[in-house]
This record gives sequence, structure tokens and C-alpha cells, in this order.
Amino acid sequence: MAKRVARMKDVADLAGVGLTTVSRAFSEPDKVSPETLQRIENAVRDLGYTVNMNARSLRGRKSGLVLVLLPDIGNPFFSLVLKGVEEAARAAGRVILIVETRRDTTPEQSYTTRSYMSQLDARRIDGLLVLDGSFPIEPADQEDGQYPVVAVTERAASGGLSYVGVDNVAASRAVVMFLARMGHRNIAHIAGTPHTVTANERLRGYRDALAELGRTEETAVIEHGDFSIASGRAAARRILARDRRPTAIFAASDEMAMGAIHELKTAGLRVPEDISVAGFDDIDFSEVFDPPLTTIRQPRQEMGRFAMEMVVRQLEEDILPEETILPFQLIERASVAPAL
Amino acid sequence: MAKRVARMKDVADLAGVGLTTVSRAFSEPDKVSPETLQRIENAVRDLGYTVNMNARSLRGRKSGLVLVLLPDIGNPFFSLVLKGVEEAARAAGRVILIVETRRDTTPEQSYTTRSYMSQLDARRIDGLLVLDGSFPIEPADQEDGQYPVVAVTERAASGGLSYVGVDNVAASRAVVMFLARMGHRNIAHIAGTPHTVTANERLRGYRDALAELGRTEETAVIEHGDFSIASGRAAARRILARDRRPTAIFAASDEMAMGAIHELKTAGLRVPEDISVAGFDDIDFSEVFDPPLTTIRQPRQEMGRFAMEMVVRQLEEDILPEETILPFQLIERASVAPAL
DNA sequence: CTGTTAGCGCTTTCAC
DNA sequence: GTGAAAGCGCTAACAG
Repeated sequence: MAKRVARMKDVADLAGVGLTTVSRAFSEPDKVSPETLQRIENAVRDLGYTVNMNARSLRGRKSGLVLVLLPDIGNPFFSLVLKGVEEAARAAGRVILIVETRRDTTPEQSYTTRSYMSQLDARRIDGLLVLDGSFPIEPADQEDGQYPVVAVTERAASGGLSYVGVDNVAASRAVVMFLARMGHRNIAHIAGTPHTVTANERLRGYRDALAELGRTEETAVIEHGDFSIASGRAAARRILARDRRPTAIFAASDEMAMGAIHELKTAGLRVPEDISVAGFDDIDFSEVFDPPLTTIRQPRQEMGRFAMEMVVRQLEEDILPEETILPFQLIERASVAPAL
Repeated sequence: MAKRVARMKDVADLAGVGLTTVSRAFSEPDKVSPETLQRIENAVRDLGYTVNMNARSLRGRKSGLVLVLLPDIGNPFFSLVLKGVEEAARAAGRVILIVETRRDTTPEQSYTTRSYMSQLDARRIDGLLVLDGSFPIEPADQEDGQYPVVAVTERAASGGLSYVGVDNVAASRAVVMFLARMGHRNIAHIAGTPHTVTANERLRGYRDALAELGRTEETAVIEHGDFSIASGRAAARRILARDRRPTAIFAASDEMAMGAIHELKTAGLRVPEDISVAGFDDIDFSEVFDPPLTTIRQPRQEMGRFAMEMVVRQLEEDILPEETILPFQLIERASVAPAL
């Protein structure tokens, strides 16, 4: 039963037309007579024919593939963004290739195993979606306008790229201002991974707000984490070890906020009665956390969808870097209470 | 600066060798003189050459692509599995294509837009990883031993496939037995999505344990959810509305357990003082949840890795369905307390 | 509207 | 050891 997979030629033969006509039936159906089209359609169905994308992309330019680069596929924050990306990709008839950037430090064996980036370069990918600001987009990638590159969630460190995301500085500032409105005068910040675009932007929002409130730099209480639950716990411990205990903590991610709250509770403090905590991202668990988290909601799935749509658009039209800043939303929940 | 991407021919010319030799240098380095190999290696580096995978897979059989089918990319449970998959894929020099099965009900337009499965069939994918038991693996896919198919996490409904996962029935049974040992005599179960392999297995474990404990079927208190937080909340509400309130609830997923706990608290009950709750999966948040969740830990990342490794192995050797059952672990945390 | 003719970049016999 | 030649399945000029 070694029934070879049907090729376009088979369809052509069965339909009694030429090879080209079949090809055209796919790309420009209008230019084929309805009658012929019908015959081809039948042949396709009977043979269970499917276009060989490899062959198509070898000849033409497009592969229908969009490469998605993200630091950590296991992070729930990204998974929703990814969902939006997948959604839009499917709608556009494209497929996504996913690669974790964290791991792109492979020992370069012989030329068989080259950097992952190049391996994928080799697939004639149509576009690139980067969810990792720290990932260096090599100039060469953009040089000949090879393919559209869109940064999502995290603005690329190397500027000039298209971007879809929220205004992290403004959002961060909004949280601090809210905390201040609730009467908090000593607000600590658990920042994200150092030297990360997003962490920096959120840190800047925190500092800006403090400055705006007339607090001197010395008032800033900053501990660094890496966006993870565990790092939030550790940061909370360090904050508690300080002389002056803040009345509120603003963590740059919900995970860190959760880790911090867990640690605070463990230390015998009540949240928010003894100390308020706010997060950032509004991941699914934040709502059912105890206490529910006050946080910034980012339209994650939408960001993913927009980004992919942007890639597709740039693919079909011109490659002009563009930006889409989506609105964020301050979600007020029980983890923040007025200061005493 | 329209410097065309280097082809193999360019490398051959620069190295002063024939095209074939370059090709061979990649596939069978031993059969090329060290000297020539060196020259080729230099040329490759100088030109920044990368093999065009499309061309390679057009000619040969393998594409280096493994398709991953999963119901919901936004679900944090899968993301860790996916991480393991990505990890192993990278190690094997392969790339993963991700497609959500939930959405594979596209209206079939003309033959341009065929089912996603076929679209991918067209890419000469090397193997298939299925994280969705309810996804129908068409017989044709396996017919000619086309490519290895491995089910992960969730055993495929259509049997006879390779599988990597834990023994859900035994794990589920273990939770209930543990609850019973803690003195609980009235244990409710929040089951997962109906007609789902995993939900069924866990439900069976619950029933088996009850039977083993000598409880009649009437003792079983079952509410169905869909593994989500929201459905856990709804299920908890329904359980509370029943005549006899159980002293313990075993949810088929941590998300549902969290949703349930949130709801119970909202209803003024204390967990675990008034009612104990156990989950399943041990996702990251379970540990910092309040109360921390008693649950079953599945080695998710490992499962993903094993599964991908199995695909690769079957690719290189024979395609014989095999099973790898990984050990689960009962994690005892504060959400479960002895019955009064 | 339809068919013929070249390749896309690579792997693979088969000679040398 | 190495190279020449023949395609893999498809698209894109060109003719008819």
C-alpha cells in the first residue's frame, strides 16, 4: 500500500488539465474557468491532495512560517500572548515556529549545528515575532528588509522595530499613584530582571511617580527579582529585613507579588491590613489569590493577535516599522487597602 | 546591497570544490578529506551560509519539523510540558510547530483553506506530538507508518499510540485514599471536561477508591467542570447547594481546586478547617496559594521532554508504539486537614 | 483561458 | 575522495 502522496501532477492528470492550471486554480481562481475549477476541485478531493509547502517556498518567497522568539515558554504570562499569536496566525493561514531564546547559547559544533537563529533563517521564514527585549536582533536581519520583525509585550532593546504593547512606564506610574492616593507614603518596589527593558520601564514608572509626588530618591525602596514567584519571596524577605518597613509593595509582576504575599503571611503579617501589595499583569490566578491582587491588566491575548496581524500586514504591504500601544487597566482588588 | 543569500554552490566555489562535496561535508563528514573539510568550513563561515531546509526537505524526506497539537496554548499546565518539548526538540536539532486543536473547526473554504492538519501534512513534518486525547488521529496518519505519533499527558482516545504520562487512575485513587486516611468519609469530586480521557481516568480513580473503601456508588458526589478556575468556582457553588456538605473536595485540576477554594472562602467557609480541598497537577501557583494546595505532582517538563525524545527515537529507529509511565507524587500541603 | 519551459537549492545515484 | 547530472514538487514567465 505504498500509495505515494499525491502531487500536483496527479491532480492535473485526473482533472485532465495542465499542471499550470492546477497551480493557478490555487493562486488565481478567477483566471480559471468555473468548469475547469470544478474538475480540479473534485480531483483534489478524490486524491486528498495537499500542496507541498516546502516545494512552494523553495520556488517562491513565502513559507507561511512565522518564527516566535520568547524567553520562557513555561511562563504563563507568555502563554496567553502566544494564544493570541496562534489565533491570528491561523486566521492568516500561517503557522508559528516557537523557539526559546534563553537557550540560544548552544555550543557551536561543526557547521551542522549553528545558532538556532540561522537554522531558522534557513527556512525562509516570513516574519519574526519577538517577545524578548533582550534578544539581540542582528542588523542583518533587517538589512535588506528581509522580513518583518515585530516586538510584542517587551520593546526591543535595539530600537526602530515595530512594537505592540502597553505603556509600561505609565502603567507602573498609575499603580504608584493609586497607592499614594490610598495614603501610602512608603512604597517599595520589587523590580523585574535587571537590565531588562520591561523591568526598566516599570522601574522608571515607579521612580517617576515618586518624583512627581515630591519624594526624594532616598525614599525609593527597591529590590530586584526576576519576575518569578521565588524571587518575589526572596525580595519580600529582604524588604522585611530593612529598617523601615514600607506600608505598600508594588511588584513588577503578579508572580512576584504572589511570592511576596506568601512570604509576608509566613512572617505573620496580614495583607492588606498590615501591608498592601500590588502586582502587574493580571494573570488568571490573581483574581482567586488570597487576597485577590490589585494589578495592571494587560490585554495579553490581544497583544499577541495584534502583533501577528502586524506581521502579516507588513508582509503583504510595506515593511514600515509601526507601533500599537494598547490601553492598560488598573484592577483594584483586596490586596491593597488604605494606609492607616 | 542586494547580496543574495549564499547557496551551497557559493560555498563550493569559494572552497574550490564541487557542489556534492559540500553537501557530503554536512551529511557524511568522514567521507571527506580533513583538508577539504576545513576549506569548506571556512567558506561556510565567511559566507554565513545556512542550509536551506526547504530545499533539503523537498529532496529528502525529513523536514526537522515536529508538529505539536494541544487544546489550549494559554493553559499554564501545557506550557511547562511544552517547555520540555522545546528543550528536547532543540537538543535534537528540530523545531516545533504549534497548533491549537480547539480551533480546528475552520469552515472549509475552497481547497485553498483545508483543515490545519492537512496543511501541515504538506510540510513533510517528521513527527506528531499530541497533547489532546480527544483529538482524532486519522487512521491515514498512521497507515503507511508515515511518521511517529506520540500522545503526551493525555492518552489518545484512539488507542495503539505511543504514550508518555502518569497513571492518572492510580494518582487520583491515591488522593482519595489519602483523604480517607485523614478521616474524611464524604468526599466530593470536581471532575474535568466530560468525555475527556484524562477527566475520565481521574474520575475512575475516584470511583475505584470509593469502591475500595466500601462506599456505595450513592456516596459519590460528582460535579463536572472543564479544568478551569471559573468552572471550579461554579462546581463549588453547586456542591454547597447540595443537602449534605462534603468534608473534602478533590478537584481534577489545581485550577479548579483554586476556583473552588476561592468560592468556599467567599461563602464564609474556612479551608481546610471547615472543608479540605485537594487538586491535581501541582502547577507553580499551588505552593503559594492560600492555603497551599495538596495535590498530585506530575513531572510536566519531563513528560514533554520524554515525549519529544520518543518521537526522535522512533524517527531514527523503528516506529513501534511504546509507553513511558512516569511516577507521580502526592504533595501534602495545608489545604487538607484531618476531618473532625 | 490554458499549456510549455525553466529553474528554486538541495540530495543522491553513478561514474571517475 | 570527488564531481556531474538528474530530479524532489512547485511557481512564474512566456507563448499559444
